[in-house]
Formats: sequence, structure tokens, C-alpha cells
Amino acid sequence: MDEKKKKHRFDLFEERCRQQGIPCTVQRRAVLDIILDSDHHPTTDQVFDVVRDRVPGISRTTVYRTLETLVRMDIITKTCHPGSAVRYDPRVEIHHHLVCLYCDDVIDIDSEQLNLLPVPDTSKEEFDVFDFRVQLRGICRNCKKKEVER
Amino acid sequence: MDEKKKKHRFDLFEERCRQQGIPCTVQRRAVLDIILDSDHHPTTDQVFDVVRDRVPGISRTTVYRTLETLVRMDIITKTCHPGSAVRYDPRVEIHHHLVCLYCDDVIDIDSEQLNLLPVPDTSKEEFDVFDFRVQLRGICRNCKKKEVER
DNA sequence: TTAAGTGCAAAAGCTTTGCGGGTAG
DNA sequence: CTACCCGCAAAGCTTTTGCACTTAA
Repeated sequence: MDEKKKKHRFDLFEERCRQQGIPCTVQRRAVLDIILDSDHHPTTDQVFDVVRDRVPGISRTTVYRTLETLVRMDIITKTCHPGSAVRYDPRVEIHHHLVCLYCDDVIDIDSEQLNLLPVPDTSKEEFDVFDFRVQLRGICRNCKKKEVER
Repeated sequence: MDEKKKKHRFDLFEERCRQQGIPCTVQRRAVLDIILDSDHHPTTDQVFDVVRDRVPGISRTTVYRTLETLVRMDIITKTCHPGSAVRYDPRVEIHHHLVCLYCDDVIDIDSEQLNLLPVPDTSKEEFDVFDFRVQLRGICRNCKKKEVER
């Protein structure tokens, strides 16, 4: 994420901390910094591996807790994907995903046309829709290569 | 799932077993039967809890392996969702999901309009799209009730 | 000062692996 | 017969919890 956007997100984070009486700790800032720089929807453990170099002594537990805190504060989101470890997304605004059915990787994609999608009626289910994501399911570049090699 | 559709899916399963030289065992039939009857995108463990009553002695490991086998055979699919246990979906044809951001529940929804969505160009990413799902993210009926109670 | 966060250790939950015996085709 | 599957036990990930100590505001 470019520096300007990042600064803006940090300002938002600090503002919400003040509003909600949430302490703005070294650990939280470091975790946020890393997730904003990531472009791969990292798992908690992947974030932990990077952050431990910058904040010596930080625990895995704190990373788990911090990521959930940031989600509750609406500073980052969770990514929906097949697979068994929770993954986080620095993007909160609308965008979509390419989901590889072979390696479960999730790649961001922007599409003005998809953003304009009409939201169907969900009153029958009594479900309130906030926003949406489109998952385009298929096979990624790397997995295509591997297929050929076989 | 109604009996006619179910029979059809079992026929497909047996046909693919023959084609691919995959033995059609008691365990696999039982697991498939249960997932086809489910309407809640069950986890492996939830499938195990039901199947153990019908096939005494079946192991959790077998259920894990069987569900992955059925996915590879394209008889069932994995569900994309936030949250940390893999969940399976008896539906392979196009449909969409309501995803509750509070309890991570996934509810099926059909929409002709969503099915007609234009697939954007993904040649830049060298990604081949097979199909797609729309995730409508928001809050479900149950979680709305809980919000009010607080 | 003090409410909340952090690290640690341990437990709990989810999934995979290796292997000897069993079974579908 | 024979390749593949199954159950078991154990190990390996992923995530949560309780508690004593520390820190942001």
C-alpha cells in the first residue's frame, strides 16, 4: 500500500482508538504496519513471522488478538477462502478475489463492473447486506504451470 | 436435497468411481449421503458426528480423506468463508452465499440476476476462471436478535 | 493511577501422516 | 490377486484461555 494511503489508515486507527478507549500499543502499530504492506492475505502465523523481527519478544498470542481487534475496529477485514487458517486483508473497501481451487490462493482484482452489481432481495432470509465480494474461482498461473509439468 | 437429485448425484459418483478406478466403499457412500442431505455447509467434524451412528467404527481420518476425495471428484465443493474449519457444500452448480460477519455462518441464496454476472478479463493475472460465487456480507437473523438483546 | 494489554504456558481444536491389516473390483 | 482403502495412534498445525506482570493514557 502506498505511503499516503497507509498514513491515512493509521490516522483512522488512532482516531478510533481514542474514540473507543483502545490503547494504541507498539504491538498493534507494528501488526497494522505489516498487514497494510502485505498483498497476499497473510495468515496470523505469517504476520507473526514478520513482526517478530521488528518487535522482539512479541508473542503469537498477541498477534492473534491484535488481528481480531483490528477487524472489530473495521481497520482490516477477514478474507473468505477455502482452507483452514484464517487470513486477513488490508483492504476494507469493495474489491474482488480470484480464488485458486488448486492452491487456495486468493488474488485481489478490481472491476468497476462488478462493483455495480445489483444486490438481490434478502428480506425472506431476514439478512441485512452490508457489502459484497465476488469470488472468481479457477486456476492460477503457478498451478497451471504445475499441471503442464505433470 | 430431494430424492431424485440425490439419486442422480449418486449415479454420477459411481460413474466417476468407475472411470477413475476409485473404489466405491461403504464409508464413501455414507459420507456422500450425509453431505447431500445437509443444508448447513457442515465441517468435517459435524459430518463425522452423524456418520458414526450409521457406520459404526468409521474413523475421523476417513471422513477427512473422503471429503477431500469427493471434492477432487467434483461431487461436492468446499465453501469459502471466514473462520477456521473447512466446510463443505453439497451444491456444485452456481449459487451464492449470505455470509454473516458476526457468526461466520453461510446461507445459500439463488439469484438469476447474480448468475448472469459478466466475468471480467483476468488475462493480466493469467488466471483461468471456471465459475464464480457472490458473497453478500452482513448480519444474519439470529445475530440481529442478539444485538438487540444487548 | 488503573483499565486494558501483553507474554507465557498449557490446553483445546483442527488436520495430516505413516503403517499394518482389510476390502473392492 | 492386487492396488487401494481403512482405522489407529501419533504428530503437527491453528487458535484460545487463564494468570501474573506491564503499559498507555
